[in-house]
Amino acid sequence: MLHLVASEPGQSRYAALALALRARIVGGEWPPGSALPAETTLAAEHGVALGTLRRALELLASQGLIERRHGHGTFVRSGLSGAPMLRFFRFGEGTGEVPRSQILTRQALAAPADVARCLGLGRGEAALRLLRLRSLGGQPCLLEDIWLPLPLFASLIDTPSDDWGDLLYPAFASRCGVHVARAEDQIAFARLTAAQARHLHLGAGHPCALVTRRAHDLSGRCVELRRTRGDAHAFNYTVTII
Amino acid sequence: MLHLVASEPGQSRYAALALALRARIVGGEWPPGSALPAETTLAAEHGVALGTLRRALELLASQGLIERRHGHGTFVRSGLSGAPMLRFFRFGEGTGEVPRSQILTRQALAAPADVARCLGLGRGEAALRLLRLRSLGGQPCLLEDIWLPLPLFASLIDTPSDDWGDLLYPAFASRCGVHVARAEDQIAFARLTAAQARHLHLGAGHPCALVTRRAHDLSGRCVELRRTRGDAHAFNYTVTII
DNA sequence: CAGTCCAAGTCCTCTATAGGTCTAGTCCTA
DNA sequence: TAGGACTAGACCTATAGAGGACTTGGACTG
Repeated sequence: MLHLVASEPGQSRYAALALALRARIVGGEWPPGSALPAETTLAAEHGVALGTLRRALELLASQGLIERRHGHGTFVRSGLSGAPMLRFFRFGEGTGEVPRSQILTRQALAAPADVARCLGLGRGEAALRLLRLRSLGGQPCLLEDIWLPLPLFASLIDTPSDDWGDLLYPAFASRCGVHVARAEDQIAFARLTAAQARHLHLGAGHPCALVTRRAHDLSGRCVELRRTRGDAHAFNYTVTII
Repeated sequence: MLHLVASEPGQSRYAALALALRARIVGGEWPPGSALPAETTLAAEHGVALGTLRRALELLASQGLIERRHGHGTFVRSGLSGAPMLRFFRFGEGTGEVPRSQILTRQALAAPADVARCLGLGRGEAALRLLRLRSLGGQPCLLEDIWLPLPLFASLIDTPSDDWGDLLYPAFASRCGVHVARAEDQIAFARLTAAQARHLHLGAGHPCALVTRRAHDLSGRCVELRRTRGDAHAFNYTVTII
């Protein structure tokens, strides 16, 4: 099968090729976790030189869509495994331990306006809302308010939440076929409501860090809106500027 | 002048070449802001193929050491111009306006232990401490506590701080020959002391965001330790995870 | 004097090829 | 059975060259 790329004027051939490959990946030709054909094969398929193909693959790798392993192959990334919230917080020793997870509530609701806009839902369309408490060493530390678009995540409504495991994204992948490829975290400062504080064993009005996450799948669609709250005094984050 | 690179086993030639070029830049052969020789010239100088040289330059560009301009040349980056703290905060309209800057105090002191360790100073060596208030639209918004290693920044002790301008890093470059190439910001939440709160027109104990910055010059030496405090409720930051 | 055109110099794209390095699995041997 | 050598297949490095795209400044033209 020959996939010739038509590079528009003003666009380099490797950029057009990268778009074509992205389309093939998003289209499901190579599912997440699987290997792409070898470089020489792909180059022949698209009718370009090896160097041009490598440029395109480097571009996709830098965008996090694929992953290259020397001597092994080129693989479609199977999504963010953890994307751990703990990167923002230090609790106690700060071992790499994954916090325990407990689903407090689970409801199918009409999405509020801001949630619907973010998830690309129409007015009044349904969404799944989860309230999730995460604990480290038996101590509650993070409270998560999660919204998921509903036709897509319907299979989460019935299955017992006990066997979802402590990480949500792998469960999204295995149970709903949704692979989270990218996420944006927006960090702000807030105060806990009385109800929120109770879950975290803190006082009402206690200062908290509020991390608002928008997670996107391979095609760029927003598939999760999550608001995580944790004690502001435990918050800590490092960013490098170049 | 021929600059042959001796690539050690296990190291690619372009990586060794990048290190050699970095050394020539750090050594002052091409000062910040100036242009490197043309690709073909550099390739001949180091006795490598054009493609190999380009790989090395791409590496240095990705590290922020140099900047490439199509059809124009390759330039040594003249350092972070602003590295604006406002990226963390939104005050009022959030126009791209540069906040006014006022130096409150300026002292040459023996550096405390943690500051000395960060700046690479010995026990009891001197450092310059600045207390700086930044205002937007006449409203104080950020309070900065800055430590600078002292033999290096001696020229800042005498010159009137009025004509340093509103941005510090350009002043570092023009007055002390220090070019800030990279910085790490560490973000946390804290509370204002009474003295700090007074400068910001807030109450004692008010929640604040605390941004601790370590700035490094071209050679990687830490040349500034800065602790910036601002109203936590104005804090806002976005990070993308891939 | 203003505007256009041109030319030199630079980085960028694309091709083609040869060899090296790394991984994972197979097969053989002790 | 355990361990090591071998090998196929993948990605990585390095080279050489031709042509394109972009920027700048100078020459030319009206």
